[in-house]
Amino acid sequence: MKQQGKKILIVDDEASIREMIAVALEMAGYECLEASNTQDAHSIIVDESPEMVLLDWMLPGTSGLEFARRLKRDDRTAETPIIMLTAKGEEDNKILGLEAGADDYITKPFSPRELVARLKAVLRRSTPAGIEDPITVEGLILDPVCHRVSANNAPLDIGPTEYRLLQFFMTHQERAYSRTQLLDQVWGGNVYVEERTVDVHIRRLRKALGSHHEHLIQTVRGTGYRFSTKAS
Amino acid sequence: MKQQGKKILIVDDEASIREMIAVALEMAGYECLEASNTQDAHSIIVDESPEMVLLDWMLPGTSGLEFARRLKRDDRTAETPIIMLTAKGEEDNKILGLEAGADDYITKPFSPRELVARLKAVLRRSTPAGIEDPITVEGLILDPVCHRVSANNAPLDIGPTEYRLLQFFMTHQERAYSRTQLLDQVWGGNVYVEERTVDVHIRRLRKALGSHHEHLIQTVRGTGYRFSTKAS
DNA sequence: CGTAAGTATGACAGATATGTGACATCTGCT
DNA sequence: AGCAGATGTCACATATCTGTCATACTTACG
Repeated sequence: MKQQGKKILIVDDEASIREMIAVALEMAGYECLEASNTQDAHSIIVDESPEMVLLDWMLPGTSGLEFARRLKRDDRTAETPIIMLTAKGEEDNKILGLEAGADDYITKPFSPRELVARLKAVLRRSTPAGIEDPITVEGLILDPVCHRVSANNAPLDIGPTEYRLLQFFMTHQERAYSRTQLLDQVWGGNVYVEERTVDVHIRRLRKALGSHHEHLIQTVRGTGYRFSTKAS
Repeated sequence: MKQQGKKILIVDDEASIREMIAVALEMAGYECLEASNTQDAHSIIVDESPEMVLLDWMLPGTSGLEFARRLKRDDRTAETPIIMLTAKGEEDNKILGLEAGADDYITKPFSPRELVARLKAVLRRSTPAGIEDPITVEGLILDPVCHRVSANNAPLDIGPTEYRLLQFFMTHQERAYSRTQLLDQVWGGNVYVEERTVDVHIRRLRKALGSHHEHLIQTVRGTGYRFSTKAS
């Protein structure tokens, strides 16, 4: 059986651009869906469940930015990765795009190769195979489904970033990671943030874990941090 | 010990711009090299092997684009990452730049922070860390992945320099090294440090290893030290 | 033996790395 | 507009590491 290409939805109001992208993706083995406005896009996403949405920044009516936010708020569509397409000069908005829930952004004009490369990268990151089971370490439970953390049956008050950080650590125990690696893995590759920011979030995470579990987050001096059940 | 800054070559025909960039990078801990034309740039790249080239798009004589292509064709220089500096309005050429082999591009004017951030991102991508396996000797385990040393399953408290020293010894067993060689290998070639300093760190390492394993570090009188399982 | 060169060791002050609290900004919500 | 939660940065406090000395040992050798 021929491998079923993954479905990619292209949302752009210019038909020529949609077509160009569609051709590039189809050559790379993907199946393309197209929408010229957010209404169509929304119903396609709900009906067809594409693996990914390529979303133009500028759209008539609801802007791409706003649409992305909306998608992330809706449970039915929140899991679908989004790559924002921004035109030149709008680049400063990339941060907005990422914070709105986009998983990556790409600036027009772009080469087909670049598009496909990023698309693959995002798909790779966001294909959660079996990451659905809760992880437990010394009474500390992280439940990816409920998106909650609890210690000894008591829910923990933990922020989004701390949650992702903890999830990363709990799924990559024992190994030491540099601040840079953590930024790549937890914050996402294309976010430019000071390395020391990691320290602050480590601190917040430790605080949230409380004296009972903070020892799990170990400092590896001169290198970074590590999640380990063994004493350091 | 201050980390040795990575060398960055700045290629731009305007001295003022080079200077501005150099200041920004040096504040971020990089060492800067400068060239105003592609000829100088080429010899610097070959001679100094900088970790990265910041290449202006517009250059007298050979254009930055052409130069980038040339670098990628030469085995000696093909591995060096390139960030293209393009002026506003030249952005449409981004595709050409990327296809010519540039690893990223940045549009002037840009903030120092943005430059440093992208530079780090590119360096990160292009410096893949090798995977290493743990080394075990008589119950002494050094695990590069966890960045941890343990003796008989008990973690050892060991400082960064001692760690590097031990790692070097465990990957180069049975052979005697002079203090100078150790300084080169463990401290990194171009540091100005007393030879006696090696003695002190050897001492610290032995202490950390404890009576159980300190015999592995042997003194070779008149020469230096050796890591060996055999008695001396 | 005695001496000189080679090493080991403990102490230190300066240099680095990390921990922490505070703050300005931004977003989403009311 | 106003509030509450999150985030990224700073500046300052701590903690830990590093390179050098001065001094005590060891060893080789006349």
